[in-house]
Amino acid sequence: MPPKAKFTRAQLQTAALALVDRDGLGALSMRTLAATLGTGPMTLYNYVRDRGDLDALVVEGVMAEVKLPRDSGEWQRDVRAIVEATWRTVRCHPNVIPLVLTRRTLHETTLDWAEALLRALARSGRSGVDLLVAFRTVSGFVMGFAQAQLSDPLTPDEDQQDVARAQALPADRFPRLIEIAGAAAKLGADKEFRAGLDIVMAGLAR
Amino acid sequence: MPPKAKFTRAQLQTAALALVDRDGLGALSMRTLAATLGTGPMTLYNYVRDRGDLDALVVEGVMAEVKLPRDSGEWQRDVRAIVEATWRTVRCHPNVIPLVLTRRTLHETTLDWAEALLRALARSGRSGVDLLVAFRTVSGFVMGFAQAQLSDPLTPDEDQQDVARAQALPADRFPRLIEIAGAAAKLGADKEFRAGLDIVMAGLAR
DNA sequence: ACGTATTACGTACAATGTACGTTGTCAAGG
DNA sequence: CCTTGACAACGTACATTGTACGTAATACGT
Repeated sequence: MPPKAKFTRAQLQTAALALVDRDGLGALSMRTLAATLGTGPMTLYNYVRDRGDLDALVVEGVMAEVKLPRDSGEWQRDVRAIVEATWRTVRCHPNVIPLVLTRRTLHETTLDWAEALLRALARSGRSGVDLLVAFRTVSGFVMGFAQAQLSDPLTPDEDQQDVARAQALPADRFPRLIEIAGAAAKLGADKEFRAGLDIVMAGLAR
Repeated sequence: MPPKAKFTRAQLQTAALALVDRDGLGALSMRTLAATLGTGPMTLYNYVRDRGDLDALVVEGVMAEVKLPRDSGEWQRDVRAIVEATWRTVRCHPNVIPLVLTRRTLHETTLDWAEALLRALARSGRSGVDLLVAFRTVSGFVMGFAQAQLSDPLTPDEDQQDVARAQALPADRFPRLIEIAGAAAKLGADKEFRAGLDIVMAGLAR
């Protein structure tokens, strides 16, 4: 019965993700996305329930890019691999991080990700509430750290402007902040994240 | 010269925060806030640069409610106290969490908070990049965990609807997720958060 | 008393999400 | 083959958003 669908949900997904990657979250609207696809805004509603569903689509698109590793037997290696893989793809789409943090999605890609992390954590002997706590700690760490790192006004690795602004604030009140401001530029973002992960992993291993 | 200011930034702040607490983030707009204050939208621009500044004002209002503890000499006790105090106030304003995660602010309340956490962490012997990593790990954990806990579709402590939805998903593909779904209801949110903090603290203490 | 800077507020416009209606297109039943 | 009905594409229209701009009122320094 259908007169042939002109697009696909997957097409909307990649187009929306590309648009957000290039122009930021604020540039994603029904009209702009429809324009990039060469159609009107209302056409999109055949593939998406509402605007919120479009956001979920973008989140799902990012989560789908996470390459979940094979089970290696060593749970610590697996957890590290999952977390680092997540961080790598999230780092490729920094504009989407607020969405990933905020939008709750029950799509299978997100569920697969959660289940994989849970499976690895369960192999440390945890179950029930302990497993829940470990899961939330790790997943909260990934997104929280990534967001903190990529939106921290005091430590934007590329922007020297804000570093100068950090140096400008009263040194008697915020000595540690000033000390920190320079440290981020020295260490790379990758090493920085891995060092944070070391802390969490040490806590999990105890 | 001024014809008597009708309002204050602080008044906008408390009104906006109350509005967000009651009706959610989406209910905060220039017009709705102006309406609660009994005036027009444009009046607000005398106290706020633009809409983004209003968001920052709300974030700042929440951060100001965090009661930072006195230095006790034991850095672990201080870090715990700061983190738990943060979580307590954030828990009172769950709708603001996405904003706190997203909006970067350089206001003194946020800077005071950061400096206090840095001071406590520095007393563990860390400095430079180690201090930076520890800071981001802890601060990322707080917000990431809180957001994960309060917006997780699988474990909303009060809403039995979503728990049922979790039980409905295929048990052969997501066994751990189903196991977890029930665990959140058993443990309270407080205990859950504190258990997560235990993990991070153990990692910091190593 | 007067000028001037600053606030309060109304008007107006562009952009957004989307409810609704119309039109076109396919696939199956007579 | 023709009809019919379900679904997709798309246009129109409206409410709501942020805010640029202009006008009127106010309170102080001189």
